[in-house]
Order: sequence, then C-alpha cells, then structure tokens
Amino acid sequence: MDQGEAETRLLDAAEELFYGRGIQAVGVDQIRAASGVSLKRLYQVFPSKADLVLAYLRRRDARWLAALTGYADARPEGDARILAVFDWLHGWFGEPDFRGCGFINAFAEIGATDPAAAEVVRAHKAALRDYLAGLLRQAGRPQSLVDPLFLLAEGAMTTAAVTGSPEAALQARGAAAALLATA
Amino acid sequence: MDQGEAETRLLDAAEELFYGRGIQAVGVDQIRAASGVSLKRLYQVFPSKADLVLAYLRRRDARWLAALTGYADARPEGDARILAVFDWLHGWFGEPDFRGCGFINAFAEIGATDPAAAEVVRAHKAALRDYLAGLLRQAGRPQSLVDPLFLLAEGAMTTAAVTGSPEAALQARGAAAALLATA
DNA sequence: CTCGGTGGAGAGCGAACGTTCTCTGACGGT
DNA sequence: ACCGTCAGAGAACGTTCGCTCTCCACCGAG
Repeated sequence: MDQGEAETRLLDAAEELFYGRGIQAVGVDQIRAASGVSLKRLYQVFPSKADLVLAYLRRRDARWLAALTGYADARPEGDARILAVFDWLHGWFGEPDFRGCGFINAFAEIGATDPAAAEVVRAHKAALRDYLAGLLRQAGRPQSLVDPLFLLAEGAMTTAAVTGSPEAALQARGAAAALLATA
Repeated sequence: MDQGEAETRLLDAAEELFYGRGIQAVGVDQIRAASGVSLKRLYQVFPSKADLVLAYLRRRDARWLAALTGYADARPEGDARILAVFDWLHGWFGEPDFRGCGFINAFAEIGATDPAAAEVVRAHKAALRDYLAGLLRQAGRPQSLVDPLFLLAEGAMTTAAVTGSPEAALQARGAAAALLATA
C-alpha cells in the first residue's frame, strides 16, 4: 500500500465515521481499524487528528458540491435548474445514512475550538451561495433571491436531519417556486 | 446551599459552557468549578452528565420559547406578529455570545448517540413550528405557509452562526414578507 | 462537651483519548 | 546468504474523562 492509497482509505473511513457518528465521538484508533492503515502511516499522512478532520471536510466539500452541480447543471437552464437543487436535496435527504449537513454538524462540534475547520465550513457555505447566485444569473432572475433560496436550503438540511424525513426538501422547493413566481 | 439552589447554579453553568463551547468539549469538572457546587452534590442532583445535558436542553427549550413568544405576542395580531419572530431572531443573533441554535448544535454533537437528547431537540423544533402555525391562524393566513416560514427561521439560525452576522434574520424576514404578500 | 450525621474538597479509579515508541518480520541490493 | 531499511502491529505514554471514594470540618441534639 503506497502513500496515496493510504490517504484515500483514511479519508474514506474518516468520512463515514466522522459524518455518521460525529467528529469528537470517533477516535483515531477507530479510523485506523476501519481503514486498515497502520497508526504509524496514519500519522505520517496526517500529523494530527485535526489535520485529518480538515482533509475530511475539504474532500467532502469538493465532492458534495460536484454532486449537486452535476445534477442541477444537467437540467435545462432557467427556473428548472434552480428548483433542481431542491430535488437533489430531496434525494440526498432520503439516503439511509443521511445525518444532516456534515459542515453544519462539524461547525457545531468544533467550530468554537478549531478556527481552521470553521473557516472550511464558512467557505463551503459561501460556495453554495455563489452557486445559487450563478443559477439565478443564468435564469435571468434578480440576485435578491439568492439569500432566500440559500436560507431555504439551509433550513431544509437541518430540518431533514432532525425530523429524519426528506419532506423538508419538498417544502423548500415549494417555497422557492413561490418566491420565483413573485419576481 | 440547598438542593434547589445547587440545581439552578449547575444549570446556569451548564448552559453557559455547553452552549458556548459544546457539550463534548466541556467536562463535568469545569461545570463544578463554574457553578461552585461540589462534585458530590452535582451527582446527587444529576446522576450522570447525560442527565445534566437533558436538563440543560429542557430548561433552555422552555426559556427560549418563552422569550420568543413574549416578544412576538406583544405585537399587534396579524402579519406584524409573524414578522416579529424574525425581528426577535435578529436581536438574538446580535448577542455577543450567540453561537447558533443550541438544539441544532446539540443534535449535531450527540443526536446520533443520545436518543433522549435527540427527542428533546425534535420536540423543541416541533414546538417552534406549532407556534408559527398558531401565528398564521391568528393572522388568518393559510397553514401552507408554516413550513416555508419554519425553514427560513431554521436557515437563518445556522447561517447566522456560520457567518457570525445577524444579517440572515433580515434576509429571512424579507423572504417571509414576500411569501405573505403572495398568499 | 460529646456525639452522629451531613456536606465539601479533592484524591483516586478505570477507561479512553491522541500520540509515540518498540519490536519484529519481510524485502531488496550485494 | 547477509545485512540495512522499512512498514505494520500493537504496547506504552501521559493526559483527560466521567464518576466514586475518603477524609475531615462543621453543626445541632443530648
């Protein structure tokens, strides 16, 4: 096993455990066991748990946004593409291991004590907001709708997590459609 | 110091520390030090840290909702009272020690491992939703607006936490007003 | 003054944490 | 065949955790 594969396996294990059970609730040794990577190698690749957490957040950020944009950008430009964001959320919320937004969760857990992690969360949310802004531009819609749509998406994520139901995505989609109809 | 005062001082310390730094990040001994209550008494009143966490969540639930409803119900019945919810959020977000919704934070931290705490969070969010439903009824507005307004409020809470700015409350208020204008 | 009981201070317990160290066995070049 | 290098397994380290226990100062009743 070379360094690259070790890193991949570590991040795979970290993502599943950190996202599924929480960052503080998962010990380094559990990640070693789940990844099959030795502790020595783990600390060569990620000098501390905080580094591993950062790498987990950064990779999840890239993948999550790529999945969303890949889905939405395949829809016809315009309002349909905007609403597709909420369709994608609905599919995500329905996944069996869905446990809310990993970034909001990470911020709640370590945002107060790990400034670097907090910054990754902020950047992730800013990127989502920017993506929505781009969709509105493509659709010829006013930028004043960015914040309402963003808040609806954020609210849907936390609500779906707490209720354990994907329904919040449909409610957010309906509200988004209503707001688009007024503009 | 009698049992009642010990409980109050413990909950005061727990609320400040759990909310401000996170539940897992705060040890029982820190709560003992901050409250001035002996460890022996602490464990008489709350047999485990999990019990203390539950009591913290329950008291915060009651107080938070009382503060919100006390503010909004003082406004004239109708749309103004609905929008007052977002005004109250704006004031809350601006408090210096604001760190997001304590219930969303708690759910992110221990929701996966502490079912009792998760249930308190669910009940708290259901109560907020019910309150919004009552305001809509008073205002003669359709109940179909409950979920959009709730999602906007939730989204505003997490966004204000991540950005560190109370602005999200104003954006949510604007979106709520737009939705009310369409119905 | 002498007790019995109560409560606080803090030492101590076992477990778990993040991190480092030691041992051992496999491998590649000569 | 030999030796140096390296990586993996996991023991060990120091700290911190939630929680319990020990000890002693205090206090009202007799």
